[in-house]
Amino acid sequence: MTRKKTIDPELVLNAAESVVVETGVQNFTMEAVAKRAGISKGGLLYIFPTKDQLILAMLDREVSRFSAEVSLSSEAYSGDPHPTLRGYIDTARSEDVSIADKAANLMAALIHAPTMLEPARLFHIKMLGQFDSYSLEGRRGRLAYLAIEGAFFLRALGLKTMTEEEWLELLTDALDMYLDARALTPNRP
Amino acid sequence: MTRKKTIDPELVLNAAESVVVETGVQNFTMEAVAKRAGISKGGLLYIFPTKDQLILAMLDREVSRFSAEVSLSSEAYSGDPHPTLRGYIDTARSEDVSIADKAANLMAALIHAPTMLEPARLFHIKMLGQFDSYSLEGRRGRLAYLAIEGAFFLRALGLKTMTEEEWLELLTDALDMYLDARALTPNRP
DNA sequence: GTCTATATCAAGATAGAC
DNA sequence: GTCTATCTTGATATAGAC
Repeated sequence: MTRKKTIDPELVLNAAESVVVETGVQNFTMEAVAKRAGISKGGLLYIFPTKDQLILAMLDREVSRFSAEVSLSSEAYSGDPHPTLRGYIDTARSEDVSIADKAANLMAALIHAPTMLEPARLFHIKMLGQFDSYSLEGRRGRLAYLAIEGAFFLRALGLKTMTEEEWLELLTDALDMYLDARALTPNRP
Repeated sequence: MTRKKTIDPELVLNAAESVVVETGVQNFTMEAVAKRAGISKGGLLYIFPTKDQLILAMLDREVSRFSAEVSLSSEAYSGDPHPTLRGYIDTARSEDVSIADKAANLMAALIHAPTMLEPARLFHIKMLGQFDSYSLEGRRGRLAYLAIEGAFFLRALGLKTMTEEEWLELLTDALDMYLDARALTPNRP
């Protein structure tokens, strides 16, 4: 095992995430990230030439990871009118703890250009695109999705402390509401 | 009508809000606020000694205003198990345009100390406190509230563009879902 | 009470050594 | 490719005049 000579961007992203999560957005500086990653500020700026690019990479990695999990979980629900919603709920159920991490990334990104939120924007557009307004199941599915997002944001922004039990109860409620509506929806032609 | 000699804090808050909403959080500086308010930087710092205190005042005013409207609207629903939810939905319906304003305040506050979100935190605790988990109406009421919050955040953060029609449709859906559940809930003893 | 002018500070970015 | 040292900028906050 030879001594490492090149900086691994993944490790830098991990360090950046730690800094945000553990010390807050205020202390999320390039210097702090470099220190945490055990590299110099110059070395960090060689990998990510600007702070914006670092934030974008953080956000992108997080969204990709979550998105992939949702896709994977959705496969089990090909019979459902909204497999992605089902996969999303299952993924949210298994994510629990890492919610704070993602939230921190999001907040860090918010401070800078809004265009940086593009990855997250695309995800939500895809999610909301699956619901139509012309069936009860579509409308209630959308409500279920938005309720989970609402709880996520309230929790992420520190506006509502929520125990693990409360979080799971909410996910169950959302799923139940959707399933109730689905049961009432007649089969399509 | 005499020439004004003292600075009106309300006008300063208006100016601060304009700056955030129109030019974005990045350009939300004390200097920009002072310029917009037509006063000097020194004068501004006499009224609000730190930027944090200015942000807190902005947020506080916004939450108070919204909260008061909710209370007022709620009075019409004393027969409902969740009058505050009903008032909240009505208020959200009439707010529409000013959503961006409040969101901007929120985001500006987020950048700084999380303790600053206290006014908003209290509001959400009060709202969520009215729902119990032991009745369908309580659980669905909570979902309705969270769905509206979710849509609000997605919209506020620029993660989902939403037309006025879509917004109203969502509010209608949330209300309908709650009312459906209420209709199914047997009268309490 | 409000203004002008200035001090202070920290962060992102750069240049050049190794 | 990575480091050290430095530059530039822009923002908050202060000091003292009016």
